[in-house]
Amino acid sequence: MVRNRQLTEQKLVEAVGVVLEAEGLGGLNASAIAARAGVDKALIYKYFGNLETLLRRYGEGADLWWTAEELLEGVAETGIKLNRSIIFSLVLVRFLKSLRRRPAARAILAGEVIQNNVLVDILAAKRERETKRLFGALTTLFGGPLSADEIVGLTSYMHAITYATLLGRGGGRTVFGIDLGTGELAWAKLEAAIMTGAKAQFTGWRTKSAPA
Amino acid sequence: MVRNRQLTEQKLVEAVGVVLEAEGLGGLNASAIAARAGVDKALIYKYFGNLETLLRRYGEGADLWWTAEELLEGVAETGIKLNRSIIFSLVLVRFLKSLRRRPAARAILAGEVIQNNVLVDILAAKRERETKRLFGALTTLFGGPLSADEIVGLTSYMHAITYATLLGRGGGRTVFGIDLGTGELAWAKLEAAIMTGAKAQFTGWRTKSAPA
DNA sequence: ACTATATTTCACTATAGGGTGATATAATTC
DNA sequence: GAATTATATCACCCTATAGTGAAATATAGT
Repeated sequence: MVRNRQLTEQKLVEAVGVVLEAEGLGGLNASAIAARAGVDKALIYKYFGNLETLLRRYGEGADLWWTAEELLEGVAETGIKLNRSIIFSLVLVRFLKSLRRRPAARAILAGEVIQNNVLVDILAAKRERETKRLFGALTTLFGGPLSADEIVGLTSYMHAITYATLLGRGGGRTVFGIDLGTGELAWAKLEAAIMTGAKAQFTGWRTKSAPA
Repeated sequence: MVRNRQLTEQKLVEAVGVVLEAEGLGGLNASAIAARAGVDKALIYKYFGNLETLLRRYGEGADLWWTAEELLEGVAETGIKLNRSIIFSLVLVRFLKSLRRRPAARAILAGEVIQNNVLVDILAAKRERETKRLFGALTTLFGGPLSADEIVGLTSYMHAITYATLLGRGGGRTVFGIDLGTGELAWAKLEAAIMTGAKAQFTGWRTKSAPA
């Protein structure tokens, strides 16, 4: 067998992501990671000291969470005069898509409510930072701060979407009356359902803050 | 020591609730339950066959979830003509309170997103049944079915509240910018925040469905 | 080719958890 | 009060997982 420490370390770090997505945070143990990487688990302790350090290395390098730019891409540049309602809805749909695209994030979020872990901490930090940046960017975009209603509403919908996504992860459980275990169509339905609700809410606000 | 099988079984069943609330679904193991009950863990297998049966016995007896009547208590009897917006807000606040009052429910909900378990199944069944009954009762109350917007909105807020409650369970994490680990005041703030958001949303709907 | 070193594997320890069979002891029956 | 039975404990098996030290082996330098 070829011997190359750097490559082996990399294989281990990558295996963390694979196991995490396949087995969830609960199944993320030294043996599983080493097996996936095709090396002996002793190497985890030789090269990283302990399991936690390996997880941290993975967590810091991986694309675990959205960025404010990702959710707002192209919004400022558009010539069309966008109203708040449309932007909020757009952000929420992109938020949902960003979770769909990141199985590792879903696995960690699921673990967050039940166990603490380096990855949970890392993701929480990224999330807090980007949420602040998102709200900052929206403030700039609107030329003034969001109202309390808007902040609570946006946060609520983000939580609802997150929770729905996590419940759907296991499969079998219905969310908004939709069984998310059954594939593409189900996700499209969930997206539509959330858009419907979000639009209704944001339209209500717009009506309040700028009654036609 | 006094010997009484019935009493011992009861002590074990009660210990399930105590351990669940103290340690969470993850810490709910035979040794911990037996220790809490003050008996040998072998008795779990002698009297219940296996751990799962003991958990089921607890889950079926315990007050794990709200009922439709609990969330709607007194609403139909009121002489005041209540509008949909007020009733929805009331239901959501009672929903939050019902979760606060049931630490065991929170512990199981937290476990739901990461592991399967008899208690998870039992709670899911109770939840599905009562949610249907709640929507049925609201339909009767309003003299007609809820709109799609209303169903999605109500469900969204319930999910948001649930998720917020679960994140608050661990402590340290902030929810809606509020640290729920710090006691009574924090919960009151969360309640107020949710009311604010919910009212804004439901007012929006009312405006749409019955524009003044 | 020989040696030194870095890389890797193997066999092991220790702890925790679900579960079981033999044994001890309290309560009941005669 | 002795024998029987129900109740409870103890010591154990088995599996999984974090972690370790000694031995094996590929690679690099000479």
